[in-house]
Parts: sequence; structure tokens; C-alpha cells
Amino acid sequence: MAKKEVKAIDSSTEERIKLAAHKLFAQKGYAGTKTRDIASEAGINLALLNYYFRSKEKLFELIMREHIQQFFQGMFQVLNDENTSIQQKIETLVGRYVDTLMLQPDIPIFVLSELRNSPMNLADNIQKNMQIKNSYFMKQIKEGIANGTIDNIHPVQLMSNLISLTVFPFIANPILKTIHGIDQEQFNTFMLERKKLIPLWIAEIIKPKTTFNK
Amino acid sequence: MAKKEVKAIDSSTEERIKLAAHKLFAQKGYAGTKTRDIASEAGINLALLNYYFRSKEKLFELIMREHIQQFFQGMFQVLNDENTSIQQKIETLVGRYVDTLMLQPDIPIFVLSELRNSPMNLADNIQKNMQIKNSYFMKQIKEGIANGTIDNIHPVQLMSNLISLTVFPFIANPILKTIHGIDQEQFNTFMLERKKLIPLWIAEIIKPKTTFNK
DNA sequence: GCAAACTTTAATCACTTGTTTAAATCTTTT
DNA sequence: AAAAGATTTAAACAAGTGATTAAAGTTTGC
Repeated sequence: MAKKEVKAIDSSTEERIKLAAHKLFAQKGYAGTKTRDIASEAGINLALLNYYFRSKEKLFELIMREHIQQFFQGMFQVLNDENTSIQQKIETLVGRYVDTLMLQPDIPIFVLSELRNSPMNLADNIQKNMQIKNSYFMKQIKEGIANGTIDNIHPVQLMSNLISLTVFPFIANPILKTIHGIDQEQFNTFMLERKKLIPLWIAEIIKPKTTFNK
Repeated sequence: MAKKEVKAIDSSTEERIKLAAHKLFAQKGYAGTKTRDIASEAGINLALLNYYFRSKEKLFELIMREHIQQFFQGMFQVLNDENTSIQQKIETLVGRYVDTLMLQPDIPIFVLSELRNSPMNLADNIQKNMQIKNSYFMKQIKEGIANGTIDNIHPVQLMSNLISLTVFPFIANPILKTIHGIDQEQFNTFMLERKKLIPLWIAEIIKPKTTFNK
């Protein structure tokens, strides 16, 4: 009689554990998160964690893969849209990341700091989700360079600039706020302004330079 | 007397522990580093850690402060040099950070990820070491904007761009290498190229825009 | 309604981890 | 050389931690 479906999926025990783990792992990292904290945060008995996910590590890997997928999946679509210009793609990417990260600012530093030591091979996972090298965006860049529409720049450098300018301020948030003496609200305003500015800056960077002397 | 000084400072037990802790904390974070690992890495008995530093946390705070100091101290000098141009300061800063981080690539993500949760107030520490807001560099920027020598840009945005473009690739190193299928050597070449390019990009960003249509 | 399967609980195990203690060894002072 | 102090060691403690177990509760299919 489908009594299971009465429970909303989001409030099922399994999902509650995942949500709690998601939150704590992102906040405190793998080693800093204790299974009892997850259980307590999810409002469940400790043994259930192992019942549903076998082990802390299995649960972690699951959540980690979801993070990486979520973090990268949007990019793939945007970069391979054959109906948008380079500039439009840049605006969309920056806009999406800023919006997402304003809601979940802990994700980048969590993923990147765990990725450093994690024995599990996430390379495969990323590789599958991201074929940036062969994306339509990269093709557009190369064409632009050939045409002289945009300045000669290595596509990897361009992508790095895009992501650096967008993501790094979230990672450096505590230092930024301290150094410049601003609060969280001012930081958000700051990032919303960057959402508009970064595409303009990138445009300047890739604009072809007419090299005549003075 | 002064028989203590016979031992080279670098090989004293206390220094060996600090060095080992430095390495492991940067690599695995606070929670991920075990006191026994530090002892083993330093080649000492476990109890010595507590004998010299009272506790794991005390040792951590000490090392953390040193990292932050090292990380920021150079910036202060560069930004307040009254004999260099804006462009020269940018070149020096980028150059120094790239060189430093190529040798110690783990530091930024370690410091930033620990800074997030750390109960200790590092704000004071940073505040003292960094008075960026009132630096000579900031004065130069504001003058440049007033003169029309450089484009109207919020100095905080400019600083963020500088640090983002320089530091973030080191943080995202594992993803960068995976996505673009390059190895550590190619990554270093990539960063050396950025060392030259970032100042040029910044120059483009702050160059005054003559807004006539087409 | 009832047996089988699924879900949840409390208690416990085995191991890890930060810290301490008391004794041993080395160094310095007298 | 002996006393005093500094350094180092092995052993152990107490709390924390990931995982398991066996039993109780709940739902599902017939």
C-alpha cells in the first residue's frame, strides 16, 4: 500500500543521515567529524549510520562524489552550449557559481582540502564529468584566437582565471573580512558586485591588443 | 658556559618536533594529525611533545601563527615601499607568492581551512601584521584613480584579484592537474608562466577605458 | 492475522588518541 | 665527584571513536 511514500523522501532516515553528514563533513572535514556527531545531528541512533552506509568512509565517499558532481555538472552544460557566445558562457558560469557558493560557502575548501590526501581516486569521477579540454567553449576560444577576435591566451590559463576570480574569495572569506574589516553582509554585496565585474575583467584580459608603440 | 648553543638550533629536539608538526599539520590538518605521527616523524618519544609544548593544541597554535606571519609579512613590506610603482609592487607580490608556494604548496589550503573553525582568534594576529587598508599601495591606487591614470576600481576588488589569480591555482592543484591531464612538472611551468602573465592581466584590468562607441 | 523482511535501539567491543606519571639518563653546577 | 637540574624513556590511564551484536519494534506480502 505504499506506506513508505507517505514519508517525504527528504525526511527518510537515510536522507537525514546524508544531510547531517553533508553538513558536518563540509564544516569540519573528514577527520574532524565524528560518527556520533553525525548521528546526533541527524537525530538517529549511531548504529543506523553503519546500517545504511556500512562505514564512515563509505558515507564520506558518497557525499564527496555528490559534491564534486554538483560542483562540476553545471559547468559541463554551460561550456557545451552551442548557442551562446564566449562572453555569455563566462557570465553564466560566474553567475551560477557566485549564487551557489553564497548559499554553500564551505564546499570548495572542503572538497579541495579533502582531495589533497584522500586515498580514493576521484580523478576518474572528475574525468568523466568534465571534458573541458574538448568542450565547445574551448573550441570557441581557439577559433577566436585564430580569427584574431580574442588575444592569444592559453585556454587553461583563461579557465583558471575564471574559476580563481570567482571561487577564491569564498575560500579566503575569513581573511578578507578581517583584513578589510567587513561583515558577512558586506561580503555578500562584494561578491554580487564581482558577479558583474569578473566577466568585464575577463573581457579585458582576452581583448586583442593592438601593439603599436605609443 | 653556553653549552646549549653547541647544538645547532635546527637539530634541537624542540625544533625537530616543530618541523615535524609543521609538515604534518599542513598536510593533514589539525584533526587529521595524531600526536604519535608527529613524534614518529620527529623521531622522538611521544611524551616529549607534551614536555616541550604542553599540548597538541598549543603546538598547533604556535605553528599556525608562524604560518600566518610568514604568509603575510612579505606583503606588508612590498605594499609599503614608497619607492616602487603600482606595477612594480604587483610584479613583486606575484613573484614572491609563486616562488614561495611552489616550495610549500600546502600552506594556503591548510591555513584557510583551519581558520574556518579554529576557536582561537587569529583575527588579532592578522590585523597586526596587515594594515593593507592604510598601506602606501592603497594610497597609490586611490591617487591613480583620481588622476585618471588607472580605471575606477575598488581597491579591495583589485587586491582580491591579485591574490585569487596567484594563490588559487595552488589550492585547486589536484583538480587542475586532473582536468587538464598535466603532471606536477607541467603545473610548475604553468605557474611560472602565470608569474609573468598575472601582472599583465592586472594591468589590463586597471587600465583606464576610453569609452567612445566603436 | 502472521511470518518474513526491514528498521531501530541499547549495549558493548576493540582500538585509537591525548596526556600523564614515575623512573632513567644525561648535563650542568658546585 | 656529588647534588641539582634538564631531558628522555617506557608504561599506563582515561576518554573518545568506529564498528558490531543481539534483541526489540515496525512494516510488508500473503
